[in-house]
Amino acid sequence: MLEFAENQSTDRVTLFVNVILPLAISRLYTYRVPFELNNVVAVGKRVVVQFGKSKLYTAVIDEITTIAPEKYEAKYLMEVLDDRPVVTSQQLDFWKWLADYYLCNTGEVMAAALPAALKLASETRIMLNPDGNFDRSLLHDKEYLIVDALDIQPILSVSDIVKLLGQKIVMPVLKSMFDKNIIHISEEVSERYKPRKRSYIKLNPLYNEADMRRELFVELERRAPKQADALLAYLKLSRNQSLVSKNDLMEESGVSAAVLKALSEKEVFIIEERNVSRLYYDEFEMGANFELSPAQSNALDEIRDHFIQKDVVLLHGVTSSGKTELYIRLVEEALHNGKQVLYLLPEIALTTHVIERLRKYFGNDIGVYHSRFSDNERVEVWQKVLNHEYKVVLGARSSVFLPFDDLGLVIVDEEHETSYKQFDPAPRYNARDAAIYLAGKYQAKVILGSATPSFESYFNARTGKYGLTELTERFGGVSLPEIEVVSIAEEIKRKVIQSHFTSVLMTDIQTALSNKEQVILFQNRRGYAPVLICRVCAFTPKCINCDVSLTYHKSSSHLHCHYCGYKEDNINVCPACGSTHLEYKGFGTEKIEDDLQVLIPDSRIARMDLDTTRARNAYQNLLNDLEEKRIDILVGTQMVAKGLDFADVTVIGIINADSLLKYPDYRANERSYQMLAQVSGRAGRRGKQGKVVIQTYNPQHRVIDQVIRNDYKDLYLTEIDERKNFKYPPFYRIINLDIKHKDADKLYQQAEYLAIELRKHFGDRVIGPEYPLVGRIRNFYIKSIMLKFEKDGVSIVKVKSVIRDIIVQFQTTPLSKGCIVQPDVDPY
DNA sequence: AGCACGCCGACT
DNA sequence: GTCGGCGTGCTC
Repeated sequence: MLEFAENQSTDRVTLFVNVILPLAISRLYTYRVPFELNNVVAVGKRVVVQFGKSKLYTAVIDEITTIAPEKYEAKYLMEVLDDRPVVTSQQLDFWKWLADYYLCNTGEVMAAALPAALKLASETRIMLNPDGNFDRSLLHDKEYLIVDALDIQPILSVSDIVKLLGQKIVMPVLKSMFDKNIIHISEEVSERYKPRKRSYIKLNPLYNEADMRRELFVELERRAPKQADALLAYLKLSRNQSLVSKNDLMEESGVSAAVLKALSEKEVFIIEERNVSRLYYDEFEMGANFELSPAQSNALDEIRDHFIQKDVVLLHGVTSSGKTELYIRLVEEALHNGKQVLYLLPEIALTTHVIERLRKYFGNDIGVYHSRFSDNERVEVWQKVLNHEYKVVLGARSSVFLPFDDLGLVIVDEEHETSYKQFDPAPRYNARDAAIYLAGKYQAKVILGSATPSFESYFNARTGKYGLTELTERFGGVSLPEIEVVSIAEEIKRKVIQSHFTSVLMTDIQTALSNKEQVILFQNRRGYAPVLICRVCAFTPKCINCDVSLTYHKSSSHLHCHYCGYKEDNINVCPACGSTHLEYKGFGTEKIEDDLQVLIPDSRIARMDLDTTRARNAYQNLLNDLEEKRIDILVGTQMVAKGLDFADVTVIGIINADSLLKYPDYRANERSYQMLAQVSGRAGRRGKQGKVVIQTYNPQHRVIDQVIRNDYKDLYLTEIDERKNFKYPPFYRIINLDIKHKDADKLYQQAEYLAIELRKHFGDRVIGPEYPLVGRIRNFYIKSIMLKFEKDGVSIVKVKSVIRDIIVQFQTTPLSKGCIVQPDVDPY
């Protein structure tokens, strides 16, 4: 190895690497490569570097140069962590594109892209100095506290000290203690990824010969009967499996580990440790066959045709039209051509149900990647994609970051789902759009599938940028559910409504129950009542943080803020006037559940909302109960609109559709349509005819009308038409500046100032800051300024650099104090 | 992201 | 006076 290195011409050259650090910093940093690592460094490998005073970080090599930096002395990199790159150069390009497109730093993309176990950062550890001779009686209070704590727990972190002292700034104290030789301060990095090890037993090949084996057995039986048992058990197990694990053998034979150890010492057994995957699934059947319906076959042909000309096809298929079967066929084709496939699903849709279904066809070729996986599991998926062990990855939005190198097909199912967009930490990316870009890099084809496509995708399809394929009938000849709209006002007038349930809905529920079928009721609000009001003085309890009324939750007997999570005890007496006449206004899922139980006492009713699914496994338990028919009626919020697919749910009741018809933003109609269509789509899946009852005060509403007619095109066209004269843009790119501040007045000034600056460059493209209205999340008020860019030759690169400049310039003004500006990009 | 440095109000 | 909060700037 050493000789090899000496032969390399690079041996005596001084190399430098430019690395990406997983931090919100715009620049790359240059480190010097120690000579002995000259042949080890490579683009895409991870290195450990010291950055700043003491911290160690994992960085990724972006570039190797021989040019020494002029203005400073580069530090040496400390360690190269990988034998071969874990990040491909294609990925590095992708990271840079993403950072540019979504106005953030490459480091932030890296932080989002790498599984946590691949990006270790050092932790500062504080220990007592064993050689330190100090007089404890001379210590300050704080120093004494720290020394005391270290006596009990020898290693503490900085955050431990922060908690211990109850103050935010602890470094000066620690530093002075370090100077006085009382404590040690060190930086520790530990590899967080640990392969899972398992011990396997092998028989010494000597005993493969029958005579030898017989001799051994006789010998053992006489002197060590337990060992003979173990040998017998081994022989039995090895007949069916090539590798016998220690655990299996112990279980089969009933002997202890000590017996196996003795056999290993006698060199009868050879025990070896192997890394095993946490991801192995052995129950699957490959290539189960299914027939496509004529409609599906036509659609498949159409998609193939589109792919000749176009890279992206929007598959618009009504619920239960059998989109998944088409995906499976397309995946098979891609695999046949030796390509990799990325199959994106929204997080909530990644249920074991879906995963099992696909694993049935693709067996262990398929990898699954989502946030419920542990760190170690994610690293294993990452490595298996790198090694081409996985040809198909089924995953949530973050799987666009996996190290593909020969992608042939990308499927984005439920393309309209807003959960593809990451909101809070940068990069604020949309996985659907990122995936389309990624596919472009590999000349891969993209399928966007949805029953209710987003307007931007539908726009792209109708204007010819994407191919458009439609599936208008349900699979298996089942017709779409019958939708009945019931006027609540009318029922009130006729006095036939009971509580929140119209006579129509009640009849349908009763029919379903008598047929042993199930019902889902949709109410888009959790809790019991959203407003509590004093009838004497009109006092309403409000959140101390958010200034919104608190929702009464009967089950917990608390008043909750649905914005920030603040809660307080329920009140029986008005704190303002002392009156006991308190009225509950409005209603939520809890009240629907309660009232219905009174009306239909012998039905089994369950509730599915944030409150009932918070506990671990609660969501899955509810699904199981529904599947196994321990629930007759499920009352739920938006949560029931997605992913529920049960054959016996034949009736869907929308308690009050009006709450879905008035979203406060400019995509209101699109969202209303999506919610109504999705909820309705739960009725009569898997073969049974379903019925949907929509209760509303607005039976003539345009969106309801189009849900009934299942006519997306109409809604879309009227929407487009209206937006021509609308101050908010239709489907061009929007850059959004979210401006946050704790003080609403200051926020207003800041937003105004920024808008004026932006208008100097972009004129009337700048919208706001009047839209949206000031929102408030976790103590911060938020305002947005939008910039719309139509396809009129504006260089978005230039636009972004101007925006960056304006933000930087703004931050030098005194006005910017306490203000957080977050740029975001939306793809319309 | 940390961490240091420097400024400023509130306390022993 | 100085301690601790907070804003600002730098890290190869």
